[in-house]
Amino acid sequence: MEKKEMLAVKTEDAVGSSSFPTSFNSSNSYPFSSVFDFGEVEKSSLGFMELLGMQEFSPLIDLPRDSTVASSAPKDLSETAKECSEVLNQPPATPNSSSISSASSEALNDDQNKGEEEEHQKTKKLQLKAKKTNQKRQREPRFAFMTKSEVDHLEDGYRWRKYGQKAVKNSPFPRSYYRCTSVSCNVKKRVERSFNDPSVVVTTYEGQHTHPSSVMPRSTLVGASLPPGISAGSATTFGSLLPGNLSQYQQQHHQQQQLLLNTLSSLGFPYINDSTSKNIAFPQERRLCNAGSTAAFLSDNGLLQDIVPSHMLKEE
DNA sequence: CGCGTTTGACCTGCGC
DNA sequence: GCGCAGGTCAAACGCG
Repeated sequence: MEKKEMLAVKTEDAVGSSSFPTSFNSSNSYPFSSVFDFGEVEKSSLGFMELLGMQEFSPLIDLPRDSTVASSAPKDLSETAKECSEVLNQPPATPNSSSISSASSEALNDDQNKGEEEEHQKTKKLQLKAKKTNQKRQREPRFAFMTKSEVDHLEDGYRWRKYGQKAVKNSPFPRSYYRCTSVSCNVKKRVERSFNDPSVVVTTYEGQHTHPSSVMPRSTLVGASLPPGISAGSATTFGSLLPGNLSQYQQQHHQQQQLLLNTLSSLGFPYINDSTSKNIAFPQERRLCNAGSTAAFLSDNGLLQDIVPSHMLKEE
């Protein structure tokens, strides 16, 4: 079984905080990666993780380049800022359906094909232009996971179709683009390896599934739903271990999942049930700090409380 | 044959 | 306007 571990971090609450504690022990191999909800991040907050020195959390944490955190390139910052500030509730557009069905016109002769192709491209360009002029390109909320895994494409309970791969600047690892294969589901995800730590896979989900998981049965572990792009199946994948009769590693794995779920809960995903999390605790030095906390964040009596620095709790 | 991957071309947005 | 980098398309290909 491959090793997949994760940690969730809410991003938006850290805006403006300059008191990010660095007590997180970076010398060990704290087996968490991270979750970032790009969709909620204000442009003005984008620098926060940089400010926080997120990489101190763990050697495993290497924020995706497009998340701007680990990048020093100003352009990346602005790009993500733009992405994050453009989060809108977009109706499930189906820009892909045309392209999928457009490949089956073999009955026509070459001339006709060429003509139609040109026509099609013209139409497409016009449509894109119209789109562009009418409204800025809209993006679904994004959710990024950093997962320590040997395989790039993590099983998350949904079926994905790869539609592209690009070399990433300043990274020897390409970025792969996937789209949910379900009809009318426009969820996408990007998968890339961390430049700093090749063992870490950065998976960025975009959009919300409009259908249940198609591969794996729903997780029975915590009875929790998961955030956009994350299926119940992913819960089983990321930590499909049931409580009780667990090895140390399994328990650790389970704890990580609980942490994830609780953090997701704190992120404002209403479907997270954190009732199972209260018995889990982490050593003080392992606290993950989230500068500036919401009430919801702090009111969580589960793991999140454990990873919130004490001074922040006082602040509330 | 259906489905998924590969890959080069193309589009888009941004900085200079 | 140009160049660059990210993102997407779609034909070709591979596999079961």
